[in-house]
Amino acid sequence: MSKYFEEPACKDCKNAFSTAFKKLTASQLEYLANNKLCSQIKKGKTLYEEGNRITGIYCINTGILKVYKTGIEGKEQIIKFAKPGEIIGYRSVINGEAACTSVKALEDSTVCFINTQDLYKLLKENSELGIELLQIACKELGEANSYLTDIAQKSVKERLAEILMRLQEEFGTNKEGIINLILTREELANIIGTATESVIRLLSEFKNEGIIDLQARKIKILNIQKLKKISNIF
Amino acid sequence: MSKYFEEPACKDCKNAFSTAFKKLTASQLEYLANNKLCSQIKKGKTLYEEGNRITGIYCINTGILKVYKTGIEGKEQIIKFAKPGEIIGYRSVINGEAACTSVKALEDSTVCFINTQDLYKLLKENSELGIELLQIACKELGEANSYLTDIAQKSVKERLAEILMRLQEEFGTNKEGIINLILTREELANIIGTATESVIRLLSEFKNEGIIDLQARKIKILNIQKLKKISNIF
DNA sequence: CGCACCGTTGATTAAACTCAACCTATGTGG
DNA sequence: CCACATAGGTTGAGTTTAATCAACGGTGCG
Repeated sequence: MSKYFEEPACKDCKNAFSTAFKKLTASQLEYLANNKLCSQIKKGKTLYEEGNRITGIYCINTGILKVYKTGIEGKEQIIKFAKPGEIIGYRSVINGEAACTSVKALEDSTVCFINTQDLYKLLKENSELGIELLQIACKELGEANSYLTDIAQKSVKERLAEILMRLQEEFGTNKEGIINLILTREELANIIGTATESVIRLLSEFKNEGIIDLQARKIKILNIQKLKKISNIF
Repeated sequence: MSKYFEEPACKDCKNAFSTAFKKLTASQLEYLANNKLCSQIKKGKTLYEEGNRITGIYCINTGILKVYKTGIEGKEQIIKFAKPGEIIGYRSVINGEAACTSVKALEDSTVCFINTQDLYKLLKENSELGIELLQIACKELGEANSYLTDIAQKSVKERLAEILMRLQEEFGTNKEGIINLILTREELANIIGTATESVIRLLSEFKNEGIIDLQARKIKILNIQKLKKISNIF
């Protein structure tokens, strides 16, 4: 856990706040800015852990974090990634439950913390905020449901192909066409719910077929049509 | 699709409305009662289908419906069941998207329909309603995430054991101890994401080990401790 | 330097799917 | 009333997929 400290970066929060808080009034935004706490999470550090109580929500300012559950024998299941402008932890806060996921930084990140009382104050004042949060939750719910169907029905190969495309869509590519998210083979396996070795074998199969290019952890999609076909998405 | 008609049963809606609408004022509740439409869905009939636009949400009055997605080659993935007092369809309405699931009645059911405009009117008037809906969405999201982890990491046997316990907890048992939800083997398979034959083999294995009792589709749990152990829940 | 961690490959095993056949109950139309 | 069709349930055999186990190479860091 890292300690909180004032962060000048909060000035440009309007960027990050474009998502959940965009319907707040100027004074509400100011209230928020005055009452939130910013903190830095170094790469590899944990923001919070499954089972712990969290006392507010986090809005990602910079960086990327992974949100995961710990299953059988400590195996991670990655639920989603959190990017700038997104909020995490709201599920537990809204339901008054302990966190049901852990969150770890994949890159050096900065996050803003809004405590439960402040969030509820704003929620009661401004029904638009509730609707915004509801929309976010519903979006995640829809994604979770389709992903559930995928895992239940598709093969590992199909899922890997799909995830590569999803990652490219979600994080984009750099000038060289490399997907802007660096994951270990194990993390890839923990997204699609398979063994690390299976990911390795399939990745090199894709590479041999000219579908992707691999340089260590950097992945570049060469033939998205083939990937789409393999993934069974229409 | 069945046609709408006035239903006297709406008087006792306070029962069903205990969940999502409990924070409405008397006049808001009256508005709701005056503007909703009730309809009957016969067993086996579809309320709405994936991909269709729905113009409001449904609140279940009586009966049980299954909510499912259609995956590869038409195979159903059951996402959840909807019981009296629960609402469905809100995800699509809130996100302004087409339905991402289909809903079919497992028993003769009655449902109340609240159109999008009326829902939004109430949402804007009463921020508590938004919070209630948010709580419902967050609860479902938490369930979806843990189920995702289960499907990704557990064996079919573990999942079947878990589902049997979940169904008993969710629907209860009758005086003979039989779970109050009758499903075909195929439907059970479509919850846990496996083949019908696998469910059949595992059910008879459980029966042979004295863990459950089977009479056609009626299932009775005899030894919940063993089930819990098999399912790897602690 | 040596320890961790990650990635890779091969061999083996186990889980679960698929396919096929057959059985039963139920309902339907002639 | 019977013949037939339909849907669901069951069982066995064979196959496929993916997990597991084991060994080893590379890389980076304290």
